[in-house]
Parts: sequence; C-alpha cells; structure tokens
Amino acid sequence: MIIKPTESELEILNYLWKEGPSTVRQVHDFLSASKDTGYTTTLKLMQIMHDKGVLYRTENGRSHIYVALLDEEETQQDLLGRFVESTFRGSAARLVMQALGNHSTSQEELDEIRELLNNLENKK
Amino acid sequence: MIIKPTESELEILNYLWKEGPSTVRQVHDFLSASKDTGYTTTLKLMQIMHDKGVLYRTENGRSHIYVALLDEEETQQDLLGRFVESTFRGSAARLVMQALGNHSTSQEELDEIRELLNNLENKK
DNA sequence: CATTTGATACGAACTTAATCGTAGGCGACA
DNA sequence: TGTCGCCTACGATTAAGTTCGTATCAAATG
Repeated sequence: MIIKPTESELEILNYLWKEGPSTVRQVHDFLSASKDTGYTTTLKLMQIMHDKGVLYRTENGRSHIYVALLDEEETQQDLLGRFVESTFRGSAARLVMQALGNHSTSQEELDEIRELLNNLENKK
Repeated sequence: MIIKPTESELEILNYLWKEGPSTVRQVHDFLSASKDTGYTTTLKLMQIMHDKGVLYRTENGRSHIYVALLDEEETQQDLLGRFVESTFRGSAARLVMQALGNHSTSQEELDEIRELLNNLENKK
C-alpha cells in the first residue's frame, strides 16, 4: 500500500503495531498519557483511518477492535525513503552518521550495526 | 532556533544551503525543473519564510537576494530526532539498520561509517 | 423501570500549508 | 514616450489534518 500516514495516524499505528488489536479506549488511554487530547478525537481519527483502509475493525459487543492493515517495516521503509530524500538530499550515509553521532546508542546496537556493515561489504 | 520547516520550505532551504544566497528566480527555476509549480507560489513561500525569520533578504535592484538563517546541520539534527521518535519509536539503531539495509551505499561511505563506529566505541 | 455509564456517529469549526490570480511598479529598449 | 518583461505584494481559495460538541444508543446498575 502506498499511503503516507499523518503524524497522528502514526502514533496510533505505533501503538497497534506494538500492542496488537486494540479498542479506541486502549489507544486513547495510552496516547492521552503523553498528550492532551479528547477521547472523541482519537475515535474520529481511527474512524477516518478505517475509512481510508488503514485500519480493519471488528465488532466486539458495543465497541470495536482495530487492527493495523499497514505493515510496520514496509511503512517505516517508505517513510525513511521520503525522509532521506527531503532532509538529507538522498544520502542515507549522511543520515546514518548523524543518527549515530548524536544519539546514545548501546554497545549491543553498535555491534549489530558493525555486523550489518560486514554483511553488506561481503555482498559486493 | 526551534522551527520545524514544512516540506516545501525544506526544498527551498536545501537549495539555499547548497547554492548560497539566491533570488526567487534562481530557486524557482531549480524547483520547477522537478515540480510543477508557479513562480508566485515559490515567491509567496519565500516571503512567508522571511516573515517567520527563516530567511534573511537584502535588496538587489528590483529583486531580493535570500539567505537561509537556519543552520543546515542543526536543522537536520532536529528533524532527525523527531523522525526517529515518531517513526522508529526512538530507536536510532533500528533506523540506521533499515537505512543501510535498503539503500545503496558506496564503499567509501561504508568505510566512513565503520570509522565512526570505531570512534564511538573508543569513547566508551 | 429509570438512571448512569460508556460506546459510536457525525457534522462543524479551526488551523496550517500550499497555490495562484491580479495588481502595481520599475527599468530596458524600440 | 510607450510598451513589454520581470519583479514584489497580497488577498482569496483550496485542501488536509485535527479537534471537539452533540446526538444517540445500549448495557449495566440501583
């Protein structure tokens, strides 16, 4: 699917990707912990996402249970591509350098990245 | 400065960062090569950016010369931080892995990244 | 049975970004 | 001098995203 989720939609997707099928209530309770927003706002957003085909939903008593229809990795890949293009003029390497240089990254993660580098070089 | 440039503003900033002080005409000629947009649209955007304090401008005969007031690296860093947060739930490492895995990156760039990894590990 | 609680539906308002049409001005040049 | 071309200014419009109030319904509760 070639849909670019909005900022708010992404927050909802992130929750659904992490927690799996959920009700509006669950999503809202989570979001409202870090954001001042009304219940009907979250509800409306999820209804719109359902209309767009971004979420699937199924009846559950008097409420609904929502599921993300976008694939997490695929969506991140798409957004990443756009981001590299618009912000780093297409240079993924520059982005990586800035990301590594300015965020605290654990030893384990650094090891994983080194591993990945090795694999990439072997393929050439 | 703590301003988040819009998509269109970023296109203009990218040009100014790369090419230095420029007129609306120059920016527009560049942008319109890859994008179907009217001259007054580019003009208006740059006027708005000037109002916001994102661009400085100086008279030059009957036209203006614009200069970016946002620092390139600082802006990229800020946008990157937001992006990691919203799209990768804060994990810079995951972003890096996806960026390296799915974009073609040259040997030179990979070497640079390895170098950076070494430096980071030495610091610990 | 009446009331309270909690859910969906939906329209309307607001905000921000982007686009463009039109007006006005100034210099070049025939 | 008159007209043409290129520039800025600016209002109006459109589109998209977000927010929320209100209506409505159904289940649970007393």
